[in-house]
Amino acid sequence: MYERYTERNIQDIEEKWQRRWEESGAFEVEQDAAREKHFYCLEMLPYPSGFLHMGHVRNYSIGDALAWFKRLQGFNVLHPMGWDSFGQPAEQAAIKRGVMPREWTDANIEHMRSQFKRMGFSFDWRREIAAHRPEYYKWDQWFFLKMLERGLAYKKVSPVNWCPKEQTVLSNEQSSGGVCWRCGAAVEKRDIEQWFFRITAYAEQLLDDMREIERGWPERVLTMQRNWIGRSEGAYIDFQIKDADERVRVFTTRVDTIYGANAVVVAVDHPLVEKSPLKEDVRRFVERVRAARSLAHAPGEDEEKEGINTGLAAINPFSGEQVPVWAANYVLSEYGTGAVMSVPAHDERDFDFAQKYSLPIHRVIERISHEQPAIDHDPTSEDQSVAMSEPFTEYGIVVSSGDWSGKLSEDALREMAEFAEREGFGERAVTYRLRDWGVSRQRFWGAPIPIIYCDACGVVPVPESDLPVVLPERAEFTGAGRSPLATVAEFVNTTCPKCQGAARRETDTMDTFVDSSWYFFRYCDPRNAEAPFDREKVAYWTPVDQYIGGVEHAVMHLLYTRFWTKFMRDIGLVSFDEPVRKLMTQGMVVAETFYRDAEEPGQKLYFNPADVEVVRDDKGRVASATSINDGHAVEVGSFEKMSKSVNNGVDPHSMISAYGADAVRLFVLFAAPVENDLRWQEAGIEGALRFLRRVYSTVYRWRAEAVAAPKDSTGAGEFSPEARRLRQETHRTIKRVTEDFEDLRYNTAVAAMMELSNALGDFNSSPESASASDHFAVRECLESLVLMLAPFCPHVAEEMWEGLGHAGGLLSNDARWPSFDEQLARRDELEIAVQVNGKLRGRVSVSADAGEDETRDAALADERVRSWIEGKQIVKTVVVPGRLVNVVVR
RNA sequence: GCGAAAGUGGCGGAAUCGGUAGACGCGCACGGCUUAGGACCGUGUGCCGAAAGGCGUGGGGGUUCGAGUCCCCCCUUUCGCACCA
Repeated sequence: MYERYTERNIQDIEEKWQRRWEESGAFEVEQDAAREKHFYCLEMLPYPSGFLHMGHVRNYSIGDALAWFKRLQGFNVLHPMGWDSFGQPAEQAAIKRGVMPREWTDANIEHMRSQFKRMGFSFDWRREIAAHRPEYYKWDQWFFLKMLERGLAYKKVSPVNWCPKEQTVLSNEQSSGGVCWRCGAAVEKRDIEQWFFRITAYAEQLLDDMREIERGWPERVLTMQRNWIGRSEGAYIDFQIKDADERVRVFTTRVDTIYGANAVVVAVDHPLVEKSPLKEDVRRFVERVRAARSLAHAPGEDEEKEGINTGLAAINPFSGEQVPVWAANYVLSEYGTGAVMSVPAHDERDFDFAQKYSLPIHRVIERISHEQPAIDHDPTSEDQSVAMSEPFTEYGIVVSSGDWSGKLSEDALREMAEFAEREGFGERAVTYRLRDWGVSRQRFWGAPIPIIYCDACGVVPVPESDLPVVLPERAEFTGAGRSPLATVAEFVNTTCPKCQGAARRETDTMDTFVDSSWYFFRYCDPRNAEAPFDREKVAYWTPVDQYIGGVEHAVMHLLYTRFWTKFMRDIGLVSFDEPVRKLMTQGMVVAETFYRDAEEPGQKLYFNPADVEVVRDDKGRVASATSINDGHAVEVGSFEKMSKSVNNGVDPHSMISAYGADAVRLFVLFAAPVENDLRWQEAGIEGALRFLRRVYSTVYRWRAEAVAAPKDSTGAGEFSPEARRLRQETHRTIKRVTEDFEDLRYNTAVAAMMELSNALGDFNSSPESASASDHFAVRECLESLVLMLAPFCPHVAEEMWEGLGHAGGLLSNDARWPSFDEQLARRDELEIAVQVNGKLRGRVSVSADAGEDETRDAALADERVRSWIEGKQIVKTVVVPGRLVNVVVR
């Protein structure tokens, strides 16, 4: 054992144990039917950007701690790592610097893997996977074919963001604000044929199965998914078009308001628009709307509602009333039927629209009121279009609605829909806002879509035996045009698998979310060349017991993964509905930003925190900040996500060099609850290091006596009161820490260990003079502390464990998560708070098994308490055993 | 605008089946040890007050012997959604 935990030794200790783990294959696991206690601990796989940032450190420290905890508890723990290695940055590097995407990606992976190893994360590296390797994306392609077979993959025309200046397809992020991120040109929408996965076929299941994961997933993630799926129950209603053999179908969730409909409003793309007698005006209007739309606008700002009367009339099937048909920009063509009935009295949007075009407003729902009976307005008379200052959107009593008047909204909704169904002009319906998953990307660096186009045979899937369709090494990376693969003749030109004639390959690649939708199943059997994985292996490890990652993936990734699992279930690959039992979304690591106004107005120049000298006042607040480089004052700004810009990052590598991976890990887990954002302040890490140093030197000081101490407490002789107290603290701490671990409450777990370490520091005995029982108590405390520290700081824990005389290391059978003895953890003396009229007036000590009377007597005997109740009448006394006594006096 | 969550010392945060508010750490102050230290050790540290004591968990009300915790109203912040009929 190294004598001290100093800067130099830290590096040696960490290196030593990393080497040992690697040599012994310490974290390598296999499925083993005999080991029923198994645990799959998974963190979201990183994109190999090339450098580790503090967000990674946090994410993987959280997971690693859990993996260690479970291992120490005797679980067979699968803890793998891989790379989400397809995606745009590799292509950008190719365009900017001419380096090939594969080389760039492989180099980044190399570097990041070594950084992960330097952190000492306990991954089974033999299971490493990377999305860009053909052995992996072969199975993306295989799944694509399975989707196709099942009718779940299909092709349709769909718009993409298009920069007219650069002649290139842009992602949503690249076209935010409606302008091209590079050249600033206005982004257009272009229609091209693209592949989709029919996730909507699983909408209902994705919603219903949330019941299975309710307990293990954060409420807000479930809410976000629920909103994203956007189920709504309502009815389709057909309005007959006057003087035409045509009907227009609308979707509504409020059939009960149909007597208040003043118009049918259709989206500008609705087929009915073509039928308008006012062709020219309508055409001009539609064009204007389309032009306005092609300029994407900033999120949050609504387009003003605009519409035009098409001159068509529709007949309300309930009232027989004739209403005009309008076309308007506020009706979405992609949702429902692309047509709605407009009920301004009871819908915000229709109300705005009616106000703008002075359309009549008929109130047909009244608030349920006990004082005033609902008035039955005559829908045909003038006076019932009472002035409303705002729409009434709640449920209430139906009025002015013929036979339906007097019903409650809730009943009318159901009965009116049933009526429409019987009469043949409508039906009950459920709609979703969830859209099918567009998987085509006009990009090079992704898995090729395994499809061949043949002039004779049409769309032909690549036969399974021909997989993988291998991505070529290079293509033309001009950044312009559509799919770079289209420029690679050897790739494009092929023969048709059906007729052997000349044919062309699909040149789009798959969305990278495809890769990440099933990767954790592949970890279970990463080298399988015959199938995506062996079913038995997957059945042993999955579902994932704990998944850890950023909340930014709460919707897309996690929804796709759930969808994929249900699909795999349906083709017989797995036998469960949900892939992830428990989900934890960790907060971001954010840093204070330092900046100065740049030359261009509105622009800011950011500084790396390492280049800024900060002066703080005596309360620790920032008083001033100065650039080290030029001595000029710098502004201090808000906190930004660390991975966001290069200049606000704290380099984990320099942290590790200065403090060691253990201290960095400990601090990052201690500084805040895992789900909170973490403000990075370097000062805090000193505390973590100090704590480790203290524990280390205590272990070093006592190691000989600890090793020599009796093996069990019965042979240790009589325990002094001090030693009993220490044992009590030890067992109490084990209890607290174990419970905290189950809920990933690492911050309080660390705090508890610090308290135990402080208690040990107060133990007034020295190795030389202490008795065998003292030695036993100290060893029990130290061994427990070391074991509990292992998940956070495995290197130094191993070193101390060895120092305490254990040769096999923390992963041998000799090391087990400590258990606690309730009896020993119990305090025998309790401090009771004494209140007089609810105010704290004193504290008394009573024995833990003191009853109510004894506790009350002790409280009333307290001198200070007596001075407060003297001369007053005791009205009553409340005794909460073990906690407090409240004396109520008058 | 709608929905959700949250507001506790100078800071990160403890404590929620209602029961000693501020654990643990950072920072800060004083002292010790040191040639020196941004090392280490000790003590203190919610605010006001010399003390006794008073006040204190965003603000206001309420329930209760007792409220950070429960109820009502308001304010603020963060996140999500944003014409989904």
